[in-house]
Amino acid sequence: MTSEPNLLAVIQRQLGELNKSEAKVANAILKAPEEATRSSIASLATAAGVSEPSVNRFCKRFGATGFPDFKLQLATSLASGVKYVSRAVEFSDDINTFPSKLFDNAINALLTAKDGLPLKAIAQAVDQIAQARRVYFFGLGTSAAVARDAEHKFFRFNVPVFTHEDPLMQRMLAASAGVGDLFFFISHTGRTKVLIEAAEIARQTEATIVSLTAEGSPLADKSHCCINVKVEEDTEQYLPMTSRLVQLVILDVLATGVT
Amino acid sequence: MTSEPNLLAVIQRQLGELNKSEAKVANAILKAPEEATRSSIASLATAAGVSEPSVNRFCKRFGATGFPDFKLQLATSLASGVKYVSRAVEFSDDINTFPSKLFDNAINALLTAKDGLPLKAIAQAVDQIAQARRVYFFGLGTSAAVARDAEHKFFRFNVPVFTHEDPLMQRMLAASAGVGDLFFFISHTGRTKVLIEAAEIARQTEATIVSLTAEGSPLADKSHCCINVKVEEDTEQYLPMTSRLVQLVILDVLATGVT
DNA sequence: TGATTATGTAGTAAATTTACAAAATTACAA
DNA sequence: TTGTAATTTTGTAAATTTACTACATAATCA
Repeated sequence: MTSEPNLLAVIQRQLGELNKSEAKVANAILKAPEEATRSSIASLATAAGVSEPSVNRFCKRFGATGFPDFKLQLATSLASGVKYVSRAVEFSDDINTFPSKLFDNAINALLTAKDGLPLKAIAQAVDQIAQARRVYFFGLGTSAAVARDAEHKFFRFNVPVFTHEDPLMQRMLAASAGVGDLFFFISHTGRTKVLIEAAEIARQTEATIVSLTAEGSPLADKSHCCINVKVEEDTEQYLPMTSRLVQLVILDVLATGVT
Repeated sequence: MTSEPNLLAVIQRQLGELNKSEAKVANAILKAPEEATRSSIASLATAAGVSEPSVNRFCKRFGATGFPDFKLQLATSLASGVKYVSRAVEFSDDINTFPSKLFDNAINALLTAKDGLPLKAIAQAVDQIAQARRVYFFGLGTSAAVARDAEHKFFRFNVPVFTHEDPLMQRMLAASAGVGDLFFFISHTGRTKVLIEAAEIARQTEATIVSLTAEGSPLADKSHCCINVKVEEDTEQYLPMTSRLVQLVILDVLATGVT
């Protein structure tokens, strides 16, 4: 019972994989979730433009035993007070509305990340860090700040850690690495050229390479162990806001795991 | 949001004023609230040892339109009550349990922070940053990473920003500050000595001082504008984990506000 | 004992679910 | 392509479960 992901977030995520009538139901619910918890299966069916059994099947598809059970789950999801649908901050937003929107987005990102946590990769990374003689955290831009944070954290737990934001320094250290060295690359996209190059260089040594980045990215391919972060960043311009938070919490998880 | 008190508490309180069968229903619900939300009126009636209409009347007595509506209210009040309980990581936790606990704690911290957001301080800080000629982000330890992150973010939005982790450098810059300079201090406790000293020095100039720290702390006293972060600090050792996240999101809010 | 309130019974209405059939879609072969 | 079989999707209608109402009986109190 502990790990129940937010229902609306789950529906949102699965929207593409639904068939027509199920999608209609999904949209009707996402459009007015509070109302959905109060309405009967008949009225929701009408609102969505489908038949009652379609609504029922929709509910079962999402793990509920039936419509009442689904409503219950939906109600509890809504109770946390987070608006899971309204994500984008608009120009019409003022000081009273956009801060909580940003918080909601952040909370959402953590909820979804928690849902799809790559536990085995995390366990593996914990092992490798615990065994490492030295750990280097490398990141660039926003990820550099994350790396810096990781350094502080692990240092506290008596792990011999080093961070460098300078690509040149990163390459030099990568080149002269040996057994017992662990390189931990942090990147949202996994496509930052200089970071990939550093990983390539390190790969030619005996060092271990762990990365915290996007699945299937070039950087992930170069790693012995990759912790995938699934974060949907909607707006291109505000890109690293939420993924950063997820990365930080995952590093907290790793640090806790090492102790 | 209508501030509705916890339904279970209301029932508990009114226990004495209920007549026999209603009291039976009340006890049955208080005994197993979760189960009550999932059961039908018939099964709850049996569990309480009363008839179905008695249960129905009970529901109406507590403001619900009927049994389903009552269940809904019960479910929501249960959900909101449980959400805010943060969970400490114990030694018995293994890889399957503690990661989601840490995520839950992070989410909880953001939820609580979102509720008590100091909007007017944020608005003020946004104004001051927008008007500033130069912005310096100062922090130490974990907060240094936060400062670094802020630098990246604001730099992107064409705000002239600078960060320094070195206390000496911080003091020097503080001493030579003038009109249009804004010092943004980041500290979880607000009691880091060197940071307070830097703030004191800056205070003697024409510069503006903004801080993101704990309410009523020495650092807050030195600031023109202080953004308070309310984070419940359960575990001493893991302290900066959650507050850091809140700080980051607040800085996102500020950056968004400035644009 | 009469009035009032509380509780339950039984019937009714409503809502939900199931079973099944029609429609639509997809896959595959000519 | 085009037609046909298999599969999936969707709706209709009936069955079942659930919740509610009206009324009758029991309990309580003056």
